[in-house]
Amino acid sequence: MSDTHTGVPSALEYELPRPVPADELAACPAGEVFRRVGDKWSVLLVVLLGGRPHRYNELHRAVEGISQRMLTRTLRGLEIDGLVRREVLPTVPPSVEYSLTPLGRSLLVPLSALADWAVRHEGDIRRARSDSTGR
Amino acid sequence: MSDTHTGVPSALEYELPRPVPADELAACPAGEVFRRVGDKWSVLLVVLLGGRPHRYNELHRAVEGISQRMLTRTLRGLEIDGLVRREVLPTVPPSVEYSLTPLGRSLLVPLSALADWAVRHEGDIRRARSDSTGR
DNA sequence: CAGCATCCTGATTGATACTG
DNA sequence: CAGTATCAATCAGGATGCTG
Repeated sequence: MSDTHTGVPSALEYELPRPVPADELAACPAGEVFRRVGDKWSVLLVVLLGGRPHRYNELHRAVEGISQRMLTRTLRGLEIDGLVRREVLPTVPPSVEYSLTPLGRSLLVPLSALADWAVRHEGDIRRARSDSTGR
Repeated sequence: MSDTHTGVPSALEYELPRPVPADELAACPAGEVFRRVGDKWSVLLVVLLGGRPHRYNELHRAVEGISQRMLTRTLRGLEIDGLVRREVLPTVPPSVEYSLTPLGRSLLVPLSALADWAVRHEGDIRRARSDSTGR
């Protein structure tokens, strides 16, 4: 890790963990992720599974508001992306347990930071909104 | 409340900055934010404006791929949420400069963390995807 | 230059019904 | 219990054309 990065002047009032690869972001890599983060269900499920593994209907009940279709779809997507692991338990009534993969757990970190920001600045946003409401 | 799950905080794997308020998240506060983050344009514009203030067509050129409609819409949304500031400069050909508000700049931090994660784990996701390609 | 209005398309989502 | 299948509605988003 070289210390001296690009000659970016310290014109930033807030410090950025990284210069933020705007190009990269525009390209695609982060785009995919932000897509996932975009839909409420994915984030919610990751967070939920971050606490504990859940079974299908357990998730259905926990979220309550999501349709089976979306629950399945979202879980599939997360599974495909390697964020969630799906394990079928050999019980008489079939049970399926969903859990976070290490990759999924690692996502939980920046996700938490964002969620934290959201909670912390919820008031600011609402105020800003009502300030220009009804126009 | 401390870490209530698996007893031993296995910091060996991944540590969570916060237990992540699943309830809060499900409620709405964060939901709004994740909505914003969801659409690629918002994030991209925030990142772009995070580097420097830009004028309308400047953004249009920078992003290049966004339609005027979406550019305007997204900027409006960000402005309403108090993340972006719109300043009309009294020039002969009207110029409008968009910049990040302090709130917007603060969002840049967790956003960068997420973008960083995305870039870092891009390969993992791609691998996971091609591994279970639904061909 | 900056921005709005209109039309149109495809992806996303929800409700419902059915199955192993 | 854990899904899949289908239909209809919604909506993000793009293209185009027109103002101040």
